[in-house]
Amino acid sequence: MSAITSSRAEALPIGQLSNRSGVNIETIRYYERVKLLPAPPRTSSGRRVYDPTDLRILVFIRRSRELGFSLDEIRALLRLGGPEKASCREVREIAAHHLEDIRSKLHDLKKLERLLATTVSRCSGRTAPDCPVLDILDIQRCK
Amino acid sequence: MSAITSSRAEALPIGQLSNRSGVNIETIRYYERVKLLPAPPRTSSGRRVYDPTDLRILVFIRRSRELGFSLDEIRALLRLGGPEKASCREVREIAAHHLEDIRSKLHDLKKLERLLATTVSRCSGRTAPDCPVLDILDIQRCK
DNA sequence: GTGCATCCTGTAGCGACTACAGGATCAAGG
DNA sequence: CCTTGATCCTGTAGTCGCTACAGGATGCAC
Repeated sequence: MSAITSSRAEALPIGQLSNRSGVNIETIRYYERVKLLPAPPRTSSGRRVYDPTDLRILVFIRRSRELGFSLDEIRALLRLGGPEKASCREVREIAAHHLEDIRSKLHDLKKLERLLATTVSRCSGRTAPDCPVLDILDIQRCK
Repeated sequence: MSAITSSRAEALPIGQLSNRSGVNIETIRYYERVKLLPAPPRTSSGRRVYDPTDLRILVFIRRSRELGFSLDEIRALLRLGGPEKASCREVREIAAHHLEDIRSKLHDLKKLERLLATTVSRCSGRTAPDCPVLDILDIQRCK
């Protein structure tokens, strides 16, 4: 709290950064290793020192991951949102492409859900003469 | 085609097994390593020799994978479908549990799809004052 | 000064493959 | 008989996105 050591009032050690961002410490170091996060300055003893900008970036990364973006996509988004003030169009392209991926996964999962749901429901679990689950997988009868 | 060497008319080398099952050769060897597939007998020179039962098992595995079962789940299903003639109930339990996983993934993906879709649609991609995609991720404006 | 929390590096593990390298064997044609 | 090319073998390492150690060095409070 000393007003004298004012030069960097908002410095964060990695544990603080982890708490506030909701990203695991090991994961933060991993992000640094794979160059998703810039390597921060260090104290004389070698500890990482972060600032609020790092926190914002990390939260951005976390949210992007929750939305299912890959680290590569996030790297691209970070570049686009960065100082080179790239075009909104490119951001939109990445997001739209990702949306298509999601939709196709959604489609597959739905088909799968229907198939499994009807099959499981046909399976009484008791004394059925044959098991519909193994049946759709075509291997052999239960019991 | 000789009727004399009749003892094993339906023997398959790994390449044939791969072709007919639609499972990559390397993956077949991997399945053997992780004990999903029994280790087959070998020729005198060490080449694997499969039979039609292996083909059926492999097709079963492939279909199960397409339905999103993990290798562990498949291992369990194979045990249940095996010679110990286990209960249909257990099969149903595995499948039902897997169905719940699918449904929760489905739910998450749907939410995500809605969020991304509306966001992307709000992004003209041209001269928008700020980019809604980066906006929901809350980092900074485009352009 | 003593303990405990926090931090460091480096390595290995997960799941489910895939991709080599570097060599052996097979079957067919000349 | 010999060569060619396809197929096969083992073993290791890479992929993605972390996570989990081991084994040690600091920092800070009492």
